[in-house]
Amino acid sequence: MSLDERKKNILKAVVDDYISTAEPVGSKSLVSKYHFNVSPATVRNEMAALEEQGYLEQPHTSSGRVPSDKGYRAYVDSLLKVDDLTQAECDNIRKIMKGSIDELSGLIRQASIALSDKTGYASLALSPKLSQSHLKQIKILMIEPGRALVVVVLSAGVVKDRLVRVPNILDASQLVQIASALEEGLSGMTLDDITLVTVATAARHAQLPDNLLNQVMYEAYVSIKQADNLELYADGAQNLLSYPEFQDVHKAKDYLDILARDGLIAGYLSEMKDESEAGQDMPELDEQVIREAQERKPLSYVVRIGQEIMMEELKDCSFITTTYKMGDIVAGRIGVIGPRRMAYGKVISNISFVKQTLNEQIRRLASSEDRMEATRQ
Amino acid sequence: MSLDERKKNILKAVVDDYISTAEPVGSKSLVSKYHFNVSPATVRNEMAALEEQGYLEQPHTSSGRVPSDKGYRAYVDSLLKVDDLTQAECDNIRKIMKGSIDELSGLIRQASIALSDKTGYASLALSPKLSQSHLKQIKILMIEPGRALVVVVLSAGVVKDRLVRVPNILDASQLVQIASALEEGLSGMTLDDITLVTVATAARHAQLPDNLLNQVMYEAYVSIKQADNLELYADGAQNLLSYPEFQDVHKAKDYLDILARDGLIAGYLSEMKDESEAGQDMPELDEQVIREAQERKPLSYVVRIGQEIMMEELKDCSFITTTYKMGDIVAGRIGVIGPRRMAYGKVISNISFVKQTLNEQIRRLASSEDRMEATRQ
DNA sequence: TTTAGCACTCTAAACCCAAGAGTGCTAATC
DNA sequence: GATTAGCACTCTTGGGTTTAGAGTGCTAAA
Repeated sequence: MSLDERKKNILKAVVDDYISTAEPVGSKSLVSKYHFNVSPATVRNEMAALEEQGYLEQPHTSSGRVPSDKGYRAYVDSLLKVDDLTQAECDNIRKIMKGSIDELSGLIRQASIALSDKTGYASLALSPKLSQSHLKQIKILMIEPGRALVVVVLSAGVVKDRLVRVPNILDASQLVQIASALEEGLSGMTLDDITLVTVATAARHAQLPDNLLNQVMYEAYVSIKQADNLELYADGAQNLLSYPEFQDVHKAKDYLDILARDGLIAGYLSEMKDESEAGQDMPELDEQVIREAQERKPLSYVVRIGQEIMMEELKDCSFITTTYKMGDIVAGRIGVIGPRRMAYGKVISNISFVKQTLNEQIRRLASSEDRMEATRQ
Repeated sequence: MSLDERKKNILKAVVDDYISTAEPVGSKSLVSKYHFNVSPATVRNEMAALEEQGYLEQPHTSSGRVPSDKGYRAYVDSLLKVDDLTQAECDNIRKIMKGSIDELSGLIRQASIALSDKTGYASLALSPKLSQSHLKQIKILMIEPGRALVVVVLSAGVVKDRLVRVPNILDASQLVQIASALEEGLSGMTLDDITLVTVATAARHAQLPDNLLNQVMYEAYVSIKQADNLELYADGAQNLLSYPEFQDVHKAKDYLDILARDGLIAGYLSEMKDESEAGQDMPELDEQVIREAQERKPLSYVVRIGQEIMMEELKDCSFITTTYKMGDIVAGRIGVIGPRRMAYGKVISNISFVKQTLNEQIRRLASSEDRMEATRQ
């Protein structure tokens, strides 16, 4: 089950052609467009063999061939040559992403916009997972009697806040007292490790009657936990309606409906294994293809093709994602979703550059933070 | 150019029928479905007259009739009977909107979701316009050297905040000093009245060297101004793809593209005149129709039909919006956008109830606030 | 192993046709 | 004078047929 050089060339040509035309590709047009030095009949035989091995499919008996999931997989893993972006393209992306320089969610938002803009497909971006960040500060600011603002500062330099109700009789200084007790007892812990019990224990040092403490303590707990809520940014979902695979409105609607379910997509993204998986899960690929894939520099992105996405409504789509970092830990994911016959090379080079730019910006955002951390250790 | 009783009945029947079937309606099917006591021929004559007067249109010479913008307009203004929601429907909406009780943007978000859910169309909701609210408090919280959180509290009980950079050498107490100077100088002013000059004047009382002050002062100014940023929430845009008028994918894409332009839509919504306009702008409507419209209880919603929306891409849509209040002032808008042949009655009753529920929730949210205001005056 | 040749398949577009729903008009009727 | 039955006419829609064209698989020769 191995692919010789000619089969590879043919497979690549078929995928390239189908990506650009969306029409099943036949042997004759293939030789004329890509000037192979063989006759259509030979190509025909090779294509029949590729179909036999599962790389190509025939929509109906007497039509040209179309790549299968497996065909795209081989294309992406070993046939595709990813070019770097031109200087102009890089500058353009940097320009789009230059906007809100002071806020993390703004950066992520812009990364998503840049991706959908530059690729012409749909983009997704997930806010960072903060469950492993540790709490650095917690402040409670009196807004008016009965209402307060809980501000949670995390190690990654992220600040979250939330408006809460507190007992009317508490005054500002009591709130400050509670906040310092909580900060004292909780700072340094990761969000995951903070529980209602640890919060309660910390709060007890505030030396206030339980009945006053309880409500504030609970609200603080919720505020802390809520700091880890995942947010999903999506842009350009409607872009895919331009492509022939979505000419059927019902299909388009199913697809849009799925993408509108933020929670579902956020969950899917957040549960993806990280990039090391690329190249695995494909026992049927021949050894040479795998070896070649491994010889390249390690992939920094994950590609899911068609059925690999495991969602019926997206079976005609492909999905390319990568991660971004905060400090040294993988924080969140950005990605592009497009038709299965998407321009993989273009998307990969764009997503790689956006990832890189986003990482830089996050580093800069947290730079004062980093300096502090460095001096402390 | 007046409509007698029979013409009205026929017009209403045509609109009702077209709304439910999306098929041009003919004289014969009309008499059989709505048992008029006249023959199809008579109805035919009346329909010809209605077409003559511009209430109906014929897609092609030998087909049934379809309502024109003017036809829908007359239907909405004087023929439509809006029923209240059933108890169950009310309960259901309340349930959807019960979620985030502590935060304004959450309430608005949920109102939008409730609307698209209940109507099956697309919904829009605009965050409140706060330019007439006055500033009550401004706090600056030190996060770490060089970074601070500016918290702005407005009269309406709204709290906004923003992370900013400040000179590294400023310590927490200096920031507090600046904040109190600003609060002293600015509280009670409306957002609209606050300018860079007023902020600078206020800041000068902080008794700190100008070079330190300037950056903080500027960031505070931006934070205050930014509190008035309009946010748009939209849900269910893809719902419209279910309807036959959007079977053409290109049309669907144009429509989705427009809705994806948040800024455009937010601008459009925020510039709408308030509800008093309903019933105007229709010089061609006969006097009786107008008189009847005026006899009803004043409309609390605005309907824009087809071309009235003034956006080419939405010419096959209609738009129903209403406002919600914070305290006594009109604050923002919520609305539903659907096909021109939308179920106007159903949408109006739903939007009215959502408006009412939202107003109640906002009142409750600000209740502690209100109490304070009341005692002060 | 490659390829020319050929019969075969299948789609998509073009075309025609008939059915059906609806219209407008006229003349008869209430 | 308003209503309606009757009728000829229009236009869309759906089904069926036909044809051109692109592509295939197979065989036999190079």
